[in-house]
Amino acid sequence: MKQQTLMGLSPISNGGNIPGRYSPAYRPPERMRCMTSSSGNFFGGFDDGILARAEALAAVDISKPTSMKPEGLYGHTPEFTGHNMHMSRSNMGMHGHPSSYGPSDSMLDQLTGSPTSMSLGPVTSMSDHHNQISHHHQMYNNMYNHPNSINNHPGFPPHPAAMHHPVHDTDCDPRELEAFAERFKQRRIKLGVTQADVGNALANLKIPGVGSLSQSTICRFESLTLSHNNMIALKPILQTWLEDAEKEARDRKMEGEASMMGGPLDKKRKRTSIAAPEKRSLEAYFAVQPRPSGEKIAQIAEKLELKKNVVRVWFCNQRQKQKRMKFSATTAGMVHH
DNA sequence: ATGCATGAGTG
DNA sequence: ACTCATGCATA
Repeated sequence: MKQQTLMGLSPISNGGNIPGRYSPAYRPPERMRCMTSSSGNFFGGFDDGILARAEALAAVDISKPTSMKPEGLYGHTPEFTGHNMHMSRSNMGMHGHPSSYGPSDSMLDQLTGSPTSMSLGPVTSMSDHHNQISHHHQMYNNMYNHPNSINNHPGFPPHPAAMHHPVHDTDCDPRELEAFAERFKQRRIKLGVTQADVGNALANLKIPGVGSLSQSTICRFESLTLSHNNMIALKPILQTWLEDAEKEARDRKMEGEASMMGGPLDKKRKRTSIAAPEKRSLEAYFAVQPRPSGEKIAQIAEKLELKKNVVRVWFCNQRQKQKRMKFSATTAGMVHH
């Protein structure tokens, strides 16, 4: 039942298989209140009164005509109605910051009211990533079983490249990854191939379970802005491609490919743009509580005049962001050998 | 290069 | 509802 993310399954089907998503009824991309509203002079430095100020700003914003609300982006944004409610701290659970925030949902109000209450004390938030390397044994043991990881294909005929043994030392060595990423980029450029080209070419490798990837992903791989896990999973595949490409380059010249993932090219989706003031508020909230409850998210969304979904996703992305390789303690420097 | 988003899988 | 891998759109 596990999915093989890297497989042609997701990337491709994504492009042309989901008709409903960007429905025809999507709101005409009226310039949302992006940076436009950040015109004036807001707080220059916010150390103490962040929240209050952010709130103040947000408050000012919401007083604007509702027609500027960024809602209705896609006409029928799929509602993320829950399925059930237990928290899943198990997976990355060892981050174990049992959000010792009172069961009460009044946090938002408290924050709004008294900036002093936002001591980062109980929140382990930003220090989460320190576990990446030091604890990655337990952590990744877990993660390597993750369905999204291309490392564990249940019933997949392992290709030498894709298979690449589980998770052992060398593969996990951040510096090895970093070195490879750098090497990869250089040689890729040497071959005169773009990131997008690489992504498409991957499908031609015919590696079971491996389809094409987007320019974004290749870019992120090169810049190490992927999770440690993701990096490790992608490495053997990209390595295979690189070797193939160089071999071929030796013989003849490059062969061009064609079809891109951009199939029908129907309704495009409009990217939501969260205005600076709102973003500041979100960051302020994130600082004190990176994992707000659904209710809190709703409150925040309301105050910032953003859709709840937008806020929810923002927090999700923010959390993911802190786990990326590049600036995580993993690669940062805690590697000492 | 990166911000916001989707969807699968999970608990 | 979350995490994780990944992508479209865009700066």
